[in-house]
Amino acid sequence: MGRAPCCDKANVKKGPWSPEEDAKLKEYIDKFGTGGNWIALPQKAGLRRCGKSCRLRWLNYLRPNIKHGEFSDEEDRIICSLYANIGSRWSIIAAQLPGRTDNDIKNYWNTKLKKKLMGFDSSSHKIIRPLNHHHYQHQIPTNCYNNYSSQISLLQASSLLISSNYPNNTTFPSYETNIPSTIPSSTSFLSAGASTSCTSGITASTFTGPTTSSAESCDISNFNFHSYMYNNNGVISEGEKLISGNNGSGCHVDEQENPLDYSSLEEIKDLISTNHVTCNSNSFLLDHEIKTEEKVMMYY
DNA sequence: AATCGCTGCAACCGCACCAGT
DNA sequence: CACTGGTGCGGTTGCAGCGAT
Repeated sequence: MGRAPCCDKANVKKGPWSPEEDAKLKEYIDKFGTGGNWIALPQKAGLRRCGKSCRLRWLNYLRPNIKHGEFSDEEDRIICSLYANIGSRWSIIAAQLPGRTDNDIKNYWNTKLKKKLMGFDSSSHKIIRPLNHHHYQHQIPTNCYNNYSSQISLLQASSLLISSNYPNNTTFPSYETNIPSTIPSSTSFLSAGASTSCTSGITASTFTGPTTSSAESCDISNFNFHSYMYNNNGVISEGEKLISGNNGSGCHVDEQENPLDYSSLEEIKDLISTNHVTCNSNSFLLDHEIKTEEKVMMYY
């Protein structure tokens, strides 16, 4: 027996909102607020809409101070850094970007930002059209696609983030220990993710779940590595660099000594895509969150 | 001008969580 | 403790618009 529907589907309008409906909803909420009950709201407001639909419309479109339009570089960096640290927890990410909604950020990530990160063909050294739009996703088993893309994105988001925050000669923390070495204290979000603390970095009032650091993500793939890019504008370029190491030690980045290693990136992609075929992404995330918690306990 | 394919965005769906009973 | 209803979230889909052919 399935769950009872939240509303009478037959008598509920679906699809795009008309200006009249928007006006009704806005007027009602302006006058009476949401009343803490979205299910009852549409009836009171005289709308033939599902409560969930009203809530979504309000939160994503009608709410005051909603910011539409282009994302700034700074917003890009915040999204990348948070994605690298906590994954696709859009509501948490949205909480860090005033005026942006989780849906907005999710769409932006899926349609634009991910392209910046994924649109890199390691074999040809050229930018290619990535498999990123929903219309293509049908061709790939969901599980496989999600694991592959999310992990690659995660790794490369880390790269983007690192490139934005660290000078070229920064020594990175070890993934084995997760203890940061020479991270400047001013690196806000990244240092939060690189830290072993589950409560640091992200504002406690907006983030209550455990974090998964970028280091953790790499560890997931049984592959210790750091990546670094020299282009500091948040754009993946031909100068992208991947530095890999397998001894868990800190890694010193040097432009002279670390030529672009495309094969390593390909290896990582392969490794990730094969490693997670049998691994549910949610369960592995949970597992690593637990491990993170454990590490925190050990560390303190 | 017509058609096709791609993109971006708004909205929907289903599930998990939580509080109340 | 189990059940139920409401809410929030992330993933997915539908579709209009646009550019290429």
